[in-house]
Amino acid sequence: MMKFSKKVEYALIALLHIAKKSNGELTTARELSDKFSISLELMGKILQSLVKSGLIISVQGVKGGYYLAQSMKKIKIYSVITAIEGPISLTDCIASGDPETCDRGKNCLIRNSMEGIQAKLVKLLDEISLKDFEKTYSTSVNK
Amino acid sequence: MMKFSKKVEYALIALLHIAKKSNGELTTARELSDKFSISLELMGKILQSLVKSGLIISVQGVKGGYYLAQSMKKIKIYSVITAIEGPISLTDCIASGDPETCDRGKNCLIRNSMEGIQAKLVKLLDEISLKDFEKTYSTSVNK
DNA sequence: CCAAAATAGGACTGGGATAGTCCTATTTTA
DNA sequence: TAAAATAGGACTATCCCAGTCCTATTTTGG
Ligand code: SF4
Ligand code: SF4
Repeated sequence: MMKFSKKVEYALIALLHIAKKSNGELTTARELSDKFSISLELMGKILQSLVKSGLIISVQGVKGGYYLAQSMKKIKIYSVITAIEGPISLTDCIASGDPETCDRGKNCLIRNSMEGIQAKLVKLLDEISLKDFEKTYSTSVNK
Repeated sequence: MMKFSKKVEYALIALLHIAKKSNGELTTARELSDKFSISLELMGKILQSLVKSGLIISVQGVKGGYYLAQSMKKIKIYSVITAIEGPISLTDCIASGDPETCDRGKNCLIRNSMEGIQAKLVKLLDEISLKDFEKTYSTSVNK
């Protein structure tokens, strides 16, 4: 449990790279694919998900590419995760919304607590932005 | 990403049930298996993991069973997770300890940040005890 | 107009992890 | 000594992740 999927990692890396560009400059999927050794197809899929969720904007055609749709401060990890994987849910019953789908049903001793934990987790992830990633990175580079 | 495994859920349910017993009273794997519709073998495996990690103590033989090795306050979710699944690691590089095992290697823009997030996550999980689970449960029952 | 470069996206696959099963051994009690 | 319990190795089915393959569409520039 509790692992970031590769797709989410790649999405974050891509977003940070895109964010480094100067105003108006586009980033292509191929550029990201080459620079970070991620297959072009996979990178493409990830970028498409980010477009659908409104985190980046795509420009089609030969001179096309992607650029950030929001400021780095506004893009939170939580948004990136949901963009790639849909809403997170710590348990099956939270995912389905129906406790009866589980064998434990009403006997479950942990369901309510799990919802509370999930809320805390979401809060944690919704307080960390791309900007924070950038800060951490440069801090580590400077030491 | 970010889902509790079934085993961890079952472990938490088992621990809470065990904790309800009065002093000295044992809980058997079969009892847990029956009450919560979890196969006996699986329940057994989970309990054995909890024993190995020192969260519960087992008594063998016909009158055997399990009881808590620590107070509810002292048993944190984080310990339960590591008991069942080993140390958590948000990324492969944290798991292996060696960034070079990953294709991104030193180019990775997020590794340092990921370590920071993992630390926050662990802190979150290490601040929630069985006692907190109990509170949440009774609160929800009383509404 | 058309070739090339880019995004968009459906369909499929291999491998690894999860959840669970099966079976046997050992300990302890009555 | 049978029965009830924990201990644990070996195996399996299923699902999901990561990645691949292939095709379509959009746009630019010669
Ligand atoms: S009801 Fe309990 S055991 Fe079932 S999915 Fe929800 S939290 Fe897990
Ligand atoms: S180096 Fe970066 S991409 Fe590779 S596993 Fe670590 S965080 Fe993920």
